[in-house]
Amino acid sequence: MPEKVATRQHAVKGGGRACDAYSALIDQVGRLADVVEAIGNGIARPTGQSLARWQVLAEVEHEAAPVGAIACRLGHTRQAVQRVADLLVEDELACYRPNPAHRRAKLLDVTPTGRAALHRMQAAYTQLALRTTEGLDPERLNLARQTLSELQRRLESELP
Amino acid sequence: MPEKVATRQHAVKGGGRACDAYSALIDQVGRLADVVEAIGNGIARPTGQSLARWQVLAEVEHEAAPVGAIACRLGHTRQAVQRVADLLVEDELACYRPNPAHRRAKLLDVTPTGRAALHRMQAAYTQLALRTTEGLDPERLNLARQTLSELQRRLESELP
DNA sequence: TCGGGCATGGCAACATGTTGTCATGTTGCG
DNA sequence: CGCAACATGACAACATGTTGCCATGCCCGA
Repeated sequence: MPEKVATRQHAVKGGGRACDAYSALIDQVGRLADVVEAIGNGIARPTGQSLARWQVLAEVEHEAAPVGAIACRLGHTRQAVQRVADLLVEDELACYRPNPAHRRAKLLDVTPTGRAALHRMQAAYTQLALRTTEGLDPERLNLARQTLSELQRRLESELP
Repeated sequence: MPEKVATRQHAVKGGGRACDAYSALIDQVGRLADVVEAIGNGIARPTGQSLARWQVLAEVEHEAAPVGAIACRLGHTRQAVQRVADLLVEDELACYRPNPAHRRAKLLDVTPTGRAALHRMQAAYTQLALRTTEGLDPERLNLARQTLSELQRRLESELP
């Protein structure tokens, strides 16, 4: 997000074009991510859910899993997922089952109610995806994805 | 973010490739945005700041502005920016100045201390941008940006 | 000039996520 | 087996952002 920050008035003197294009792209990524989040919440809201809950629920759609594993797959902390999972259980969209392998690490599982909610949201998502990609060149989308992937790789190597 | 959700097990039957490529791209956007945020916070931390504060501070680097205007430019709510601005003032990186045009809407302005912090962060950002874009084709970055921009346009038209 | 509409700021509740700490199960190795 | 690492869950504090509400300052038109 530093984009707006360092970009606008800091055209990199000696860096040349790639650097400017980079800042603009990072900027765009941030904006799109915001919109995507809003869209996701918009899809989940009619079902009384949110993007965060949807994501957690979806992770156990096909197989119950302990909270820690879900957190790992989603790239969040255990605690963040634990809180959301507890809320899902409270709303009876999911439930905890005993884990034969670990007494402490209960398995989060979807309930029929949860599955119904999930299907409603996934249907809405698919419809939106179809509308959104209408007339778009798949190759262009793939190229963009590869570009972003390369940036992610490079940036991750800069992280602690 | 619904990507992981609706994508993996929901290969859109009649939608064809664009739809799958779309889901994968949206997924990638989310992951990159997370990394960018982490990188931004990493750059700000040594200065005792954070990405949120940096962004607000940067918005008034060249001209003091009322909180509402900053919020608008950043695409956040007044309240969110107000809280951060108050923290910046508390830390003496910024200060409120009387607004000749509006007695209530004080102008947020950078202090010399704030300007120094800003410059340190911007320098780090620029260095990182140079490293990250090394050997990348600017045209490819621009193409990706345009693709994301198009998606943003389409998705925004689906918002309330 | 008065009054309504709008912008602004302050407050509170909430959602989401992180970091840190602690106690307690689990596991695996000597 | 027993103990030291490790995983897990529970709690608390904090950061960031949203929504809703209310009071007050500002502007413009009747």
